[in-house]
Amino acid sequence: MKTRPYHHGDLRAALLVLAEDTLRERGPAELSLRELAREAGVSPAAPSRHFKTKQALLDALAIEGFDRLITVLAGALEQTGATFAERLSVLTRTYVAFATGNPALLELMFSRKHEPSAPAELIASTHRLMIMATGLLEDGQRRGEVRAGPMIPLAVPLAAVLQGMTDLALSGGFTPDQVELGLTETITFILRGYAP
Amino acid sequence: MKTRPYHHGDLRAALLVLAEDTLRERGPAELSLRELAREAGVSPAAPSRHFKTKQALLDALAIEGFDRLITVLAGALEQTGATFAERLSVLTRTYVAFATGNPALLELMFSRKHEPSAPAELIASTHRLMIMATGLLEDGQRRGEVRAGPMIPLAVPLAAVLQGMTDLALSGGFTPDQVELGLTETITFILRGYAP
DNA sequence: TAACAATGTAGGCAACGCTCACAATGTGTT
DNA sequence: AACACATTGTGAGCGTTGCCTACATTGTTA
Repeated sequence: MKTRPYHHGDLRAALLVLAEDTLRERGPAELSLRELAREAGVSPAAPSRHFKTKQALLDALAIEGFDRLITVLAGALEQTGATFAERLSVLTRTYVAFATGNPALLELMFSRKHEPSAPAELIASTHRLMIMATGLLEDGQRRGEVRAGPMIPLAVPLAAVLQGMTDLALSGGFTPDQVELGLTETITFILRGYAP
Repeated sequence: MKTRPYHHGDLRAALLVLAEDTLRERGPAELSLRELAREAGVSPAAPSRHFKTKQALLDALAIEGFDRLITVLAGALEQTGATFAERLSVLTRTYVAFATGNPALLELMFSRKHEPSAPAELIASTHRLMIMATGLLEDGQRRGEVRAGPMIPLAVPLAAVLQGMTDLALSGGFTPDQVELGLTETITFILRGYAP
């Protein structure tokens, strides 16, 4: 008779996978460390070895989400043309697609990053995202497709539109069809807004 | 010796006020019905007479928030000029000001409205907000300041920008100063985007 | 192989949301 | 004025949770 080994093997990874499942299906509020432990077939106190608090687990999940998002965005940008119009369109659509594909994850990623207690790595992740956006704009300026001006204020509208589009896609009063329609409109909207 | 009366008087209202205080100071996750009961000087089970579940209390708080927001926006629009540029600017600034003034409330208002279990009144509130936005745009179209086109896709960018700006103001990687700078930029950005 | 770090278990504490039976208070009817 | 009834609060308790501490087991390394 095979008995379960004393050590799990890779509890940390297993917890993250299980956590994302229940996060996707039932939201972050329903996530319980004890329940995760049960599903992983481990004692209630075991998860604390890997995540000191529940918040630490959520933070880890959010960081993982940022990594995936950034990878997806970078990959999409690599396979597209050089014009600002194209790159902006791809970035926006990819971003929104990721958001609709991982709604709970995205909500988690952005819901807590403002807390002072947020780990440095989480804050760094949002900066990486911001750098992608400003990089795109600077490139557009060099190509003459984006009007001149200091970067920070110029980046705000783009960040706002991206953030806002995901909110609408996830939780706004719009259907997915309406979002898709609005997305095209929004992209031309942004392009007009940034045109010199 | 004056003894506390058996009935509170207006427990429901008192709970809402207390709830908003702790919401503002410690966020929705830290809100505890039992603690509210303690602060109101009432037994732990008493709040359930007015809010069957904790979620019901949060919903009530969100609805109240929408009412206040809509009132503030309508008031601001009444005291401004008739041009689309002016009205849009006032709407955006007022919206963002409300958001920065009531960050936790706003987060609550928009964090849960997508749940299928959201009460009808909450959903209706978001529609009222949307109607204000589309009304502004239709007015702009009539004045020739907004390009023609069907309303729904046209409204998406505006809704996205408003929503996104509040996110940035509350939780984004921007300081309040940067948001203020970016706000001006964003308004001209929107105007360019909507121009015929 | 012996010390040590890492990882799991067992048990328990305080707090929470929620429910139920019951008590006190207000309201409307006769 | 007295009664019935709905409203609103109480008291006790159930099951669950996050987290803590002490201890057991396993893996690693000197």
